[in-house]
Amino acid sequence: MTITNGRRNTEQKAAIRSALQGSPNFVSAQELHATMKAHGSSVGLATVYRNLNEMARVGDADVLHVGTDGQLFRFCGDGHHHHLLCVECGRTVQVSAPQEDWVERLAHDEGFTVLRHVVEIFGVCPDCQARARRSERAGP
Amino acid sequence: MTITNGRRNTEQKAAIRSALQGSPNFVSAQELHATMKAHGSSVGLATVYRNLNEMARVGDADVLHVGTDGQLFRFCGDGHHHHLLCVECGRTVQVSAPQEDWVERLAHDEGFTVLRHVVEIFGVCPDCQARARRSERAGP
DNA sequence: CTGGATGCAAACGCTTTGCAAATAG
DNA sequence: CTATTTGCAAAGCGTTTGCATCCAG
Repeated sequence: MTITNGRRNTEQKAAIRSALQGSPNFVSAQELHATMKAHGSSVGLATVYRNLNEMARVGDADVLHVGTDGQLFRFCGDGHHHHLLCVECGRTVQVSAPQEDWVERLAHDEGFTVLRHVVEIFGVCPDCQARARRSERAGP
Repeated sequence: MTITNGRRNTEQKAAIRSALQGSPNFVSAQELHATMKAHGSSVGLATVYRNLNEMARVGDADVLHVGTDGQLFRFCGDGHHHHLLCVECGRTVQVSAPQEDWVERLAHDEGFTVLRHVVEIFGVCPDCQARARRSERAGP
């Protein structure tokens, strides 16, 4: 495996990092690539993947796997939080993570050293609930 | 999309369900298919996928996305719990989920209706920690 | 009987990789 | 100058799907 180990600073590396930072929500590698392209950058898709993977590896990015759309990346700021994800429209809402000592405690009981944890909460957002009720009234 | 809607009871459907129930940990569709094959069953891989997806859809199976290995399925019993996953050896440990009112509370604050939630805790298990220390002493 | 379910293989979409050219340090 | 990184295109891999056949109800 040829690993992108991030020792050299290239402009595409900076562009990718910057583009990811500019994305408030999770984005797929392809979306990010498309966005960058639309903004004039000519980075290759493979390079986007390589750098995103490297960022995820060193902890500069969070990765979320959901559905069959492949993995979604998000720049990993210092603030730790989780996401609500609407299964209808795909909208995500960031929520602050309350006391999560139980994660450490639970893992410690098993002798595990926690590297990271992901909480995915799947549900239906207010808008989609309303839409569901509306079409329900109209007729299934 | 042709949906397997589970209206008819076939023996492969039963076999798949049974095989999944027999797996204590999360298994990939391919692993399950291989296992079944090894035990004499001749179910097709596509059928395994179709049924696993259907079970996930109706809530009879949990799905976990991790790494690039595709999705992992587990029979969804009544007891709700989460998993510790060792990033070194892939071993998973079930842990009971303590008070998770915060999930509901958090979602409710945003108007979300919670369908399900997944907690993935990634870490290093005791064995791998020991192994790491050993090879560290031997020389990096 | 009849429509849902299966098996096979081909199609798909996301991701990775081999290799030559470009380039940071 | 040399090792890393990039771009391109092709390969890889898990998953889905079209279609003819099969079978549960």
